[in-house]
Amino acid sequence: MATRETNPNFMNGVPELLILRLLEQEEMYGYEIVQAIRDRTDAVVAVGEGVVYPVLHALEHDGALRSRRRTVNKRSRIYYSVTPAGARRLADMSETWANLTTAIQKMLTGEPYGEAIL
Amino acid sequence: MATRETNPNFMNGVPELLILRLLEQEEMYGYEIVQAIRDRTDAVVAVGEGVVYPVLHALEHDGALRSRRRTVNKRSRIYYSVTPAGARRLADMSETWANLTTAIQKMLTGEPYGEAIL
DNA sequence: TCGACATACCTTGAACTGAAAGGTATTATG
DNA sequence: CATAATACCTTTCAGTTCAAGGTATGTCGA
Repeated sequence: MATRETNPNFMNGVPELLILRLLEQEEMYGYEIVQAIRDRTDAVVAVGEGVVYPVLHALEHDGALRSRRRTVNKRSRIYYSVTPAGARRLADMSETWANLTTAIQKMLTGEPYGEAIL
Repeated sequence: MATRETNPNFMNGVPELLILRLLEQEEMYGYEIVQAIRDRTDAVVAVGEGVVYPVLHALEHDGALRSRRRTVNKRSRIYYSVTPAGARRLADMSETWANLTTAIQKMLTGEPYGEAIL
């Protein structure tokens, strides 16, 4: 892996960020996550299952999540929760996200460059 | 174009957003834009020329930008500025961006779901 | 003067996301 | 009994972006 000259691929990984955040608060399963994201953002953000499941698998493979199968209401579900490594990963991503949005926000709302504060 | 079920491809188009914003404030040329973004975000955001030039061409093709060639300091440059259509496009993208980041921010900082305010 | 660096334009290739659509199976509901 | 909802999953495709390159001119120091 070469050092990156520019960005950590911009806003990529937003689904991962949101998933980690949800699971940090509460054990959840894939299907539930899809709806949770849709509900809690008033459908402003909506990721499909085709996005969520691969992310869950990848995060578990990386040791950021652990899973256990449970049957609730006669439904077999795979519940995921965050490991310590996952918590660190979430903290890192949150910070990156904050830096990025702050920088962009400044460009969007700021005065034209070079204007001194009088 | 089918109606989109989920998102307008998440955070894609951030370079476009920043470029439109810069050009709305001030006529600029490609090479200058690359450095302006890097400078004004303290290198938090850095897009390469390989990103900027294609975006400029596409935006001009769409009528969101117009260009003129000028020679300044013996340097031949292509200056871009925003058209009315480009201004509308910027306004739309800014709003989308605001909605998205607001929703995500709420998920990142908010309390676990369902918690009533007592 | 000559080489290196900065300016300024541009394109191509590979890599990576994420969106969409599909596929399976079980359970509830009308 | 058929349909919808739940719940898991994969594959394919399109779109961005990154990195790396390529051209040409101007400037500046050794």
